[in-house]
Amino acid sequence: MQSALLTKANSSALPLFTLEAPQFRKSTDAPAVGAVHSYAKDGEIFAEGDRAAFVYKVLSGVVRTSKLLSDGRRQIDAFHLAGDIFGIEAGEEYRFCAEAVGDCVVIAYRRSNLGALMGSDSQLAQEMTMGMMRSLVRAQNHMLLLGRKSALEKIATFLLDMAERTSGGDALDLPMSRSDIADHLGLTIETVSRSFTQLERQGMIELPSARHVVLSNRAALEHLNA
Amino acid sequence: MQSALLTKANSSALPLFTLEAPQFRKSTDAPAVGAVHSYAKDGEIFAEGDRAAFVYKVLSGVVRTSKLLSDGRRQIDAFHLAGDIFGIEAGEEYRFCAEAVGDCVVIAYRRSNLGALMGSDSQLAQEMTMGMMRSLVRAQNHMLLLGRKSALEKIATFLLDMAERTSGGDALDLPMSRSDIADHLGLTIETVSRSFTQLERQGMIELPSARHVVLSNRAALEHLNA
DNA sequence: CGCAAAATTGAGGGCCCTCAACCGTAGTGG
DNA sequence: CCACTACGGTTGAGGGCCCTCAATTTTGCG
Repeated sequence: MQSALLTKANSSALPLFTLEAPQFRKSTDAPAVGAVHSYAKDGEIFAEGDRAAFVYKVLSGVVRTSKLLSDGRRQIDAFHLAGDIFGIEAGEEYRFCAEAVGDCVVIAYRRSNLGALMGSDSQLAQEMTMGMMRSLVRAQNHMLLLGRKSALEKIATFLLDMAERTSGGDALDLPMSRSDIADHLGLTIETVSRSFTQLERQGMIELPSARHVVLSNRAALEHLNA
Repeated sequence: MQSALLTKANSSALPLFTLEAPQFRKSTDAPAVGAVHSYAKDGEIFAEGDRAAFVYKVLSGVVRTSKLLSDGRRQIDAFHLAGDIFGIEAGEEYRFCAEAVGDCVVIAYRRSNLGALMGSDSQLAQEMTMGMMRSLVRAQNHMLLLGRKSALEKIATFLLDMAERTSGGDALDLPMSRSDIADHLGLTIETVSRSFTQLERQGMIELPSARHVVLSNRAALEHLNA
């Protein structure tokens, strides 16, 4: 199968923000709080069905978690940015696969250690619980999008959400491919592409390059958000 | 059966339900852990935006929780059967509305009391956490359905899931209307109806009446489940 | 520079939606 | 007892949104 790419050399390029990984480790490193791992683009962090031994937090980069149907259709349930928790499971196995969208660094907390950690470190306990809460809120909002929104509305919602989660401003660079966006929004790459150009033609966004988006008319986009 | 993560998260004070301070009082209203309410068909239990003062458990009947777009499009995120928890919120307001699908009875736990209740009654604490966990799992599976499954596949998945959650056998009577099913699966009532008759013609189900379904070919249905 | 992957664009088709008519059941009142 | 109505559900015809297939352009990287 796929081997976890534990490339210690966090590659080189990609001005991914965050050099604060050392800070994370330092604070509570003594009792082996978590192991830091790096993954190259498309590297597999865990697969659907793997034994769920770890809970992860993104330190830098972006992670996607997805489910597959038997014929290959894919649904990306979420993109996880720096600071986000993923891989929380109630059962023994992961019900998703997790992969690096681009080069990324994560910290893995062994589940069997979490009990003690959460007893001693209420900060981490709260983070875990809040992470699960946020996942639920995001999932519930996303169901409305998947079930009831048009392609244009999906893209508008996605762009506004990504902008809010990253810079917060109007300039936005997307870390993921059109294919990833499509599988997140329940569309095809062609429809994603067409929707982008349509939004551009309508003056709602600008596309200096495929992965750079400027939200030039937030009001109109938010109107599409319904 | 229970993961370390969950059990440990319970024992330490969950920040989830304690926006108001956890209380010491637990004897004054010992029998009144929650208030029982009855609702007629389509009765509103709470509305989107209401102050989230209670967490609910279904005692009998079925409850739907749904979100609306400004133009009236609706997405039912879940049906809650007897024993299910609903209305768990991290923030101050409900992000859904909750209505009775048919006549139903629920028990309402005041959120400000939950801290004490969960201290004294670990059974309830575990129920709350597991309720949230189950909601998350269901939501994540439902995203795959909404984003990537065909109408026939959606109906097949829905029927198998409902059968498992109720009788567990092959006979099934649906407590909700076609409209509710449609808004749960991201379809229209006409497509729901057509899919039912198509499954019937293909011998996978029988429809003695609109709301009584017999799963006469589980294997085929599960194949559609992909 | 040259290749492969990603993204865009176009043409055509299919799945599901929209609009509409019809059917069956249940409730109501003359 | 039987209109009459209301409502939920089914069925049909047609259209639109998005998918599929395909070609082309652009981007990224050696």
